[in-house]
Amino acid sequence: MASLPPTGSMTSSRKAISWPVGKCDFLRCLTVEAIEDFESIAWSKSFPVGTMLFTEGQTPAEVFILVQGEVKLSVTSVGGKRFILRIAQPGEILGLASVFSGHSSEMTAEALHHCDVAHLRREDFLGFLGRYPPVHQFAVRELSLYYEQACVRLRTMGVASVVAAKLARLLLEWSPERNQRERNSLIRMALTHSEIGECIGTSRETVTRVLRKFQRQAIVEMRGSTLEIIDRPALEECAGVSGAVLRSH
Amino acid sequence: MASLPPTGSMTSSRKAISWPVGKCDFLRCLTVEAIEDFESIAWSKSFPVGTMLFTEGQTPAEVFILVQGEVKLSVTSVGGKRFILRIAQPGEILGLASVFSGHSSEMTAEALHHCDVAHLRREDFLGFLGRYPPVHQFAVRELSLYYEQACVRLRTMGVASVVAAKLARLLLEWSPERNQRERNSLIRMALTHSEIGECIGTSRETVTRVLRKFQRQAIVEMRGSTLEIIDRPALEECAGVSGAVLRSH
DNA sequence: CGTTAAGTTGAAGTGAATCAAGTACCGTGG
DNA sequence: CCACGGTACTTGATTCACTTCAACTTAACG
Repeated sequence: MASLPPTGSMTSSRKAISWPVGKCDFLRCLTVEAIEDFESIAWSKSFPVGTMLFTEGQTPAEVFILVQGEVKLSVTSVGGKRFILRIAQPGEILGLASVFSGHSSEMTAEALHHCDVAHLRREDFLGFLGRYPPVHQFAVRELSLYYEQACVRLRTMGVASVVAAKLARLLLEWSPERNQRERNSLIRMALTHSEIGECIGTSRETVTRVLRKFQRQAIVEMRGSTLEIIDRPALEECAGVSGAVLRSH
Repeated sequence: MASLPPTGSMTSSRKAISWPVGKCDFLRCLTVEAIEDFESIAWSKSFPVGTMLFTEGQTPAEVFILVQGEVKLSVTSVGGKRFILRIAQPGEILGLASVFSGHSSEMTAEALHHCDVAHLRREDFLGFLGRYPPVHQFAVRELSLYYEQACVRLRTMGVASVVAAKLARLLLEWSPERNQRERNSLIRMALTHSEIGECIGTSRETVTRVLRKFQRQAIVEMRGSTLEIIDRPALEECAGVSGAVLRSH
């Protein structure tokens, strides 16, 4: 794994950007030739925890490719109330919709951990996509996945009337794909209760109460910052709108 | 304006598909050459009110381009509860995300009025897009707009705690772009109160109550199936947003 | 080791769902 | 022409889930 440029955090460097390709699907889909081309137009950058990569309102003519770390994508209303749209994972392209639509992204991106990103200007990225059709195809596919995920979130927010159902859906969404068939699955909770509340539009206290209830019902178990799903069928029952489980205290 | 094929509703015809291009942005962006190509791979179809173009669960290997009429895109949960994602307008490409992602669309499309559509197989559409880069660009741009709209809807569902705010945002979203600067603007309500409720995840009765409240406060006026926004600033006040976000698209 | 942020729990108030009982408005057929 | 049935809309009463406020415990961190 190549090290990051020695310029330190919050600084840019044009040359020598050999990122750790590991978990980044975007970099993985590039040919050697494409990588070289990409490195000539992209900057490497590191952000410490809590940094805003971009905020809503500003018109970012840039694209960020998340190489390492997680980024919280959220929107804010005038009342200061925040809503978390998605937690971007390594490999995701931040500002992708803006690249294609030409609009400003109208969301805020905040580093959840220390993050390594590649960033480049919108026109450069579009030109790059034009030169490598497979990469363009990858980007379009990514966009369609973001859209589909947004629809799933919308379904959760719209169909689930009670908070327990929304939270259950969120946990199921977060539980790793590969563990779906197993009875238990671990979730690393990078978010605070307050932030979980902002994912499903509820208050900090209610998140606590519902999580406690799930724990008392032996549906989940919480140890430190990890949450284990003990009884997946019961959680799926909660996620549905049957209400039978929800009514029992 | 060319007439529709004489085969009648609910039937397909391969030849002579000269659609009314009028309100359909997709057809408008095609060159004469592209139109000819398109007509060789697409079918014309008409659907009466209430027809399901496709339902969730089934894997549609097809794409629909909405030429005329409106289509209700919704998802359903196990409890029979429905949530309306979007009302597709003429020019929209139904199943676009599935085309690019390869997944099944997981939503239901129902004709709100009598609809004219062009439909074609996924592979044929992808091939067509490959032959006409400007059209491909148009399609990708459309997808990014759908994504941005989904994010706006998510924001509405997430940050607005009270129903009045959600409904206010929905009405502002529906009010025509060209009337934004005018004080009043008319909205043709194609949906029942029950369906409006399904757009914002609330009950039929509550929609009635909130609309009545808006009317009593002289914010809106309802005459038959049209709704007029009398006091836009007040409605934006209810929405709890400057309105700048809703204007974007 | 003290300060701050995060989590927990109880009590009170409220907005909306639900249930119930209407009214208004169609298109249909007698 | 009006009775008819169906659907949409309206309104009130009750119940309940969640928010809010407040006090408190626990964990994190320099």
